[in-house]
Amino acid sequence: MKRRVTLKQIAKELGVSVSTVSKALRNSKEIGQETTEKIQAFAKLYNYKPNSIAISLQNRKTKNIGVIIPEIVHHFFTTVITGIEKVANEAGYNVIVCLSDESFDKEVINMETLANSSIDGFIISLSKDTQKRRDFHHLREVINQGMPLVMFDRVSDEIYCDKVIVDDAQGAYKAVKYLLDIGCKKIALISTADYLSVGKLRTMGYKNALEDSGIEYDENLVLKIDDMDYCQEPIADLFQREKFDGVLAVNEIFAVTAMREAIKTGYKIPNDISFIGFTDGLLSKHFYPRLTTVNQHGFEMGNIAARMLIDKLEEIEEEEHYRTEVIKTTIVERESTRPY
Amino acid sequence: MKRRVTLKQIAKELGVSVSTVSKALRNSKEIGQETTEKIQAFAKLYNYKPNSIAISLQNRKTKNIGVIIPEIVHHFFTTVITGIEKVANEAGYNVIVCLSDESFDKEVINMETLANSSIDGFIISLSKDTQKRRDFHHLREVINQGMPLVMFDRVSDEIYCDKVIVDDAQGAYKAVKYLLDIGCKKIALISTADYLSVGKLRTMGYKNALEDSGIEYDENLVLKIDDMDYCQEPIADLFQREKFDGVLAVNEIFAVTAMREAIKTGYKIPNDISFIGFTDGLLSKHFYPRLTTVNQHGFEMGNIAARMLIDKLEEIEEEEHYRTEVIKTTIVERESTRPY
DNA sequence: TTGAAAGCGCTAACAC
DNA sequence: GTGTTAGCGCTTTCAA
Repeated sequence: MKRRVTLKQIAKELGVSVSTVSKALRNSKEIGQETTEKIQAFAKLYNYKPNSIAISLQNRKTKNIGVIIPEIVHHFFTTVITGIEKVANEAGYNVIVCLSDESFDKEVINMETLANSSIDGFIISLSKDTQKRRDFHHLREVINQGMPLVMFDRVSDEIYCDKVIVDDAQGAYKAVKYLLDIGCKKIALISTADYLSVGKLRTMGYKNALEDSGIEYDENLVLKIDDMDYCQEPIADLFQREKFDGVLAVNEIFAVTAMREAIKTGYKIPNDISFIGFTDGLLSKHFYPRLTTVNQHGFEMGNIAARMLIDKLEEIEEEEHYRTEVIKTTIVERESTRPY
Repeated sequence: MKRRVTLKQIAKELGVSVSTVSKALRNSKEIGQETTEKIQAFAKLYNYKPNSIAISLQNRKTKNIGVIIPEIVHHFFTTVITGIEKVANEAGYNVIVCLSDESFDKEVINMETLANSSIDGFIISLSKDTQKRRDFHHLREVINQGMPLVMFDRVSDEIYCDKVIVDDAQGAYKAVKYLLDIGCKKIALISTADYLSVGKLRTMGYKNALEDSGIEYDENLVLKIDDMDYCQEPIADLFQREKFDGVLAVNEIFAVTAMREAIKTGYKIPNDISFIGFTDGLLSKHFYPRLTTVNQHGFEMGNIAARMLIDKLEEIEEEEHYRTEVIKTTIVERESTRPY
């Protein structure tokens, strides 16, 4: 086992000073050609690699980006991370991922740890817990310290920073319109609790679309589910209780669970009933029938979020100027709405 | 925007020396109580947080763990990451995730960047490309430099280090036995290319189980698919070509694609034909019918991998002693093999 | 053309 | 008890 060589060691071996080595390795024209060559050859031989910690300390930049998300076992978030990684790596940044596990406390702890000079900036999507409490002091704090922060998807109006979101309301609106267009008359909505920004916005889109089409909003057709792991029962119950011929679900799990109930109930999809879900993940692509979805373009979101952050870090974008980028959702048509 | 305070600033403000502040903040009994209190109060007021970069430089530890995986949009890998995060965070480590994107070159680049003092140790699962080329010089290099490395799932015999794997062969063996037990007579295998350690091992398990049960291995019932995104055609073809009443698939996508073909062909699942897949992800849990799977316990794998690495880092485990932990797969029975 | 010295923020051995 | 000094690995004046 050979330890990494340092500038100092090279300098000693070669009988020159540390600063000479440092300069030579970076091709400074201050240093004579002969010396430069000698030093570079030696460095190569011993496989010299600059210590990035020392460099970070020196110029107070880490070239690390901190990403805090609620969970990673979730197709949408992983596509966003993939998008962040791509842009970040291309710009020479590493990505440190922390999971808040939907908990406010963990979110705060993660932010604090990372903020202590582990990273240059944050990309974050709020935990459910944080959205419920509406306590954003930890975000304010890092912003105050001059650390750039970009929020995506689960954002808050109360914080001024760059944001990337999808047009959740519009997306839901388009989905409902689409269902109406293909002939649905009664459309159910399976959503999450309202304190989640996305749940609320999508519900709004649903309502607006109905209204604009002169259809009365019927509370009985709307389900608000809090716990993802416990959705089958309320959904089955909905099918017992009501008759409808279209379903909009705010995620693919709800959508697929509903399709299962529909099939069990004896409906033919999409002939008797059509389905659209948010989150264009594996389930949507592979379920039978495949699910028509509102694609949130997670990869692009990640790209943009990373781009925004890096622009701030490298001062391409001025500090006090905040943008909110809204990504257009698109509908991916599949078997759950289109005869196949 | 207020910059973070440093020890130096506190020292200056309070008219004491830096080392006094440093000691006082860490409750050294060398420092008088009065001074200590004064300093701590001041630090608290100005929200002093030690600069972790400086500390890293000082003790040549970063408290970061580097994780390199082929992709993140993959249920198995995300569960492993979740497992790693948990153990790592509890031990005060951050996790830096890098994606190799199944490419050898990216894997090498990622390793090199991280190895330049960004992290204390690696957890890695090899890219397909690396397994195909059998070029492991980058792994050897970091090990040589004294950086601990733990491999999981996609490992190589040629490298000496700690490893966490599942009993892939055994898992496949058990799955086939299970299918035979519930009455299957002809079992097809849908696998990946053989250069992937897991594909090979699972195929081996399949063969052994048949052999031990006195059933002849029939090449025509075995599919080797290289490209995940292009599996429907060969699978459909298999259903055209052959008759069988059981299927073992090495991942849930293949399994689910096969179920779709079976249903289209008019089979009833599980009455006419039964299915088992590896990877116990969302698809398995939510498909209709739900898929019986060989669970690889990704979360536990992550836990163990992180534990192993940290034990090495904190010298709880001696340097030159390498373990290979084999995790037992378990079969999760669901609707695809059991009448419901 | 080269090198000495200071400094990034912190810790620790050793003086006072 | 408190301070001085050196040093982690590197960059960057500034002097020689």
